[in-house]
Amino acid sequence: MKSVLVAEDHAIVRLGITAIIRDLISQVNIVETDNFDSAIQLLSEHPFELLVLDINIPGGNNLQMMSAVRLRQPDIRILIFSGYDEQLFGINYLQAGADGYLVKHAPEEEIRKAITTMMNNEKYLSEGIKEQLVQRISPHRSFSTPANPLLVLSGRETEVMHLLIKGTSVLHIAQTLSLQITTVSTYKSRIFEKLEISNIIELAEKVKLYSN
Amino acid sequence: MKSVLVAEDHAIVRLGITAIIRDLISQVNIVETDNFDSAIQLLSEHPFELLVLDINIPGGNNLQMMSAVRLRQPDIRILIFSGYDEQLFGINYLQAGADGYLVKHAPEEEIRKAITTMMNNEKYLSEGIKEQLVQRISPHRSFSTPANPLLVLSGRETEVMHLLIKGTSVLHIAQTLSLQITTVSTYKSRIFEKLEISNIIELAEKVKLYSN
DNA sequence: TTATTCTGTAGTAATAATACTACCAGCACT
DNA sequence: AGTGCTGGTAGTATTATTACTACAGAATAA
Repeated sequence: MKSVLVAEDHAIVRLGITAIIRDLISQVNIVETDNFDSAIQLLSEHPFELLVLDINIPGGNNLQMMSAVRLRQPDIRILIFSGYDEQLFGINYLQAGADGYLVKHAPEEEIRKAITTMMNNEKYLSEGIKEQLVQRISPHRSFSTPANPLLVLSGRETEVMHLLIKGTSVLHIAQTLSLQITTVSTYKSRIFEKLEISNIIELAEKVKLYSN
Repeated sequence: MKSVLVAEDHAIVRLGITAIIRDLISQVNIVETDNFDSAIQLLSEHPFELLVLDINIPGGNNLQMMSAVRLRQPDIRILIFSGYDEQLFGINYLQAGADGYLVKHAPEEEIRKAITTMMNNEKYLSEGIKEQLVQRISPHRSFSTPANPLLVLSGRETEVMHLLIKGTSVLHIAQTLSLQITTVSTYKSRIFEKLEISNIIELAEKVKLYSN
């Protein structure tokens, strides 16, 4: 009997995922949780084949989640399930050890495909993510395809950026990520510099513009 | 046989809602759509008891959705289903004619309760929304809640607000308007207080939402 | 394989922004 | 004719944020 852990804080989304998984796999044991700490707890206690993980889950929300999971279960398949804004995050999570990446607004067919693929021990990437991957390895692009400027941000920078466009203060970001305030400030400066902008409004606009 | 229309663009969320509804009502016909235009189309063609409507649905996203729906089916129950950020606008939708309001991150029990209540022809408000309602009638302002919260801003405040959402710094605004920095800061605080927000991002969102 | 750039991190010193308080002039009721 | 609130303005003291600098390890280019 296969076991799947669904770590996602929105109850309806959990319901939806659960429905799909049950439909795809006849004999399956699904465990749900709405926060990262208890997810880790569960991972230490029981083996799972697949972890469906919401980036924005309370207690998580950073790249370290990957190693925290792998520490408990090195062979588990991790399917990142991200909200609208975090699309840009995908690559960084894959680099950090995830096996698949899915956006919440994906059509049902894609979700099914992702889950079956993952349960088959293969990696799953959406078309959009694949494209980003290509862009990232060949940054020197021609004039015809404008590169996505958001891709020049490093993993940590992207994390900070993501929090910034939610209106989070530098202080709060520092606390969330357990960094010094000045460190976060440095990231912020680098983000602004790389994106050639000078305030949060422009950041929000740029992100909106390039993230779908 | 009861009929329900689910207008929501995220497939998983639709799945979740559908699962709950099917579980609650044995004999039910559920129709799904992922954009507002086709929702309207469907409403013109078939009668429904209940409409579950995502605020952020493509083609919609404004208060006029309420009258557009009522025009087709005056007696339908409308349950607004909103994402995290839009919480603040719940009241406005209720005033505009919705019968219930639910946030996407509500726990499963609440969702079930909302749907049963609504199918019973009663209105459903979450605790949070009720609280907002109370707050809105008790404080120092008259009962008539302006449909557009931006209207509570004074002239000078509005001027400052416009500059703020362009990303202008407090210092620069002070220079532009020939005011002391602290004066501008006071305006900024008053704006935030009146609009019940706490950062520029939220300001930008609120202004965008209410200014077209 | 070395030189160079990029990333993650942080400190010190300076600058920007905020909280809190205040004051006066209208206006709206009483 | 007084009481109370809103609107326009600002000061002081405190906090938050930035600028500039630094440094080590990773990644990459030469």
